[in-house]
Amino acid sequence: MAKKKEMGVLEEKFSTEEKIRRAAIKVFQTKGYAATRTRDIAAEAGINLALLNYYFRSKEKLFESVMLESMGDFMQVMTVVINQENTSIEEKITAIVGAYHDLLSERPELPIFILSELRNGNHGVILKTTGLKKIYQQSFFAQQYKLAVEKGKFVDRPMIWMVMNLMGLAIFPFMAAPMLQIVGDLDAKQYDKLMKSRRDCITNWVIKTMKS
Amino acid sequence: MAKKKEMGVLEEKFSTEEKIRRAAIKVFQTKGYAATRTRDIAAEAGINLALLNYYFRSKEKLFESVMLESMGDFMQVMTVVINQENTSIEEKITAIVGAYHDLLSERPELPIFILSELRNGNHGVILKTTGLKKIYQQSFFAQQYKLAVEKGKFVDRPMIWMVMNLMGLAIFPFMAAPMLQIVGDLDAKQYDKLMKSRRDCITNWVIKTMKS
DNA sequence: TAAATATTTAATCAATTGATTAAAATCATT
DNA sequence: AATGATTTTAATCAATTGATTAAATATTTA
Repeated sequence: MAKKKEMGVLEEKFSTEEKIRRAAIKVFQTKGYAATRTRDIAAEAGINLALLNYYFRSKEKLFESVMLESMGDFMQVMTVVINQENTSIEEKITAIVGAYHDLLSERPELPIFILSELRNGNHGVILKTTGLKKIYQQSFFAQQYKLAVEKGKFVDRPMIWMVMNLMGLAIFPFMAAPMLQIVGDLDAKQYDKLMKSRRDCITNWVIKTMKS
Repeated sequence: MAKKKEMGVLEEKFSTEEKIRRAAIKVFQTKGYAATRTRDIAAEAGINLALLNYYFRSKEKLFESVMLESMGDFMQVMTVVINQENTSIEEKITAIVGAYHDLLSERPELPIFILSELRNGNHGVILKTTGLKKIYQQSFFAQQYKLAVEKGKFVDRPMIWMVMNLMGLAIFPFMAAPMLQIVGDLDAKQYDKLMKSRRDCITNWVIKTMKS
């Protein structure tokens, strides 16, 4: 009788708090903060509305929690890679492109969710608390990049140029998928296939952009 | 005595309807549909709330109007260029990159506004009514591209690849500016300068991506 | 088992928000 | 100026929404 309760097979696999959190991620990311009703989250989680305020104090608090986690998921793709000491720049880029491909295939709404909530600075405090700047500029990757520039391998430009190109080429097609699918006259499956082909090109492309 | 009224010097330069429209563009684009209060728009326009519903029937109707115009502004950058018959592919890309640079320097929120409102398909009907597909695939640019591929100038890939790379390189840095500024440790002015430098590189980069 | 603690529910509140209404003000026409 | 149409305003409504409360149920502890 020590344990709480024999969990049901499916719907009770997660604790109430975890159910709310998962539902919140889903609803916040697809509808955005302002369009999300706490009742939608409660319904999605299959719990009473009051429970949401029992576990998290408010909609805003719950959102902050979800947002921080989402930002973490998004940034981790980079942070995991950029401090490896035994891989080349090319290998790092390939790893980052692959990781974004995997992440955004599962959660294509992630970048727009983050950027659209960030835009007016309502929740923007979050960004400054994550110490992004240090993570990038003090990384092993930053040293590698500097060295490559010194050796004349790359044009002498701030590293952020490469980050822009890498992200633009790897992430933007996921963000603009609803539009690009129509323009390119592709269904979801064809678009997937296209993105998979691109994946293998992006590393070379990024390298090329740094050479000219 | 034929004319309506001698307009005031500044604040009455525009008709009431125009004032509401301009205020709506501003508020909708910075806060998004759901976070926008019709009262905010009325206040921004300096008019009574009821007037908003007098000129436009509802918030949704006003939004549709703003959204259609915004989509138009965003697409026009391309549509203006892609049917020119006496410019090269390189010149067209340069023109598009320049036009996006000008547009997004003035209105950096535009892409995220469009994509974030499009994401859940609530207002998505709009997209399908614009005949995007035809505009692109029946353009002179499409013929030029096809020819370049036949001549072996570009790798044989659907034109949408180029559109993705062009937009990713030219537009994404504007969308992610709040994040990239922190990562790159740049203030707004430095970021502007950086973007201006990039502008002159993007055409070459895009061409390169199509050659390998 | 009994008491104490933690979790869950139904009902309700107060504030916000999109929209309407009826009256007032302005403008155009004669 | 008198009349009619258009534009503007203040007041208000009904629905939604985030949050709370007090009671009920379940779980842990003594």
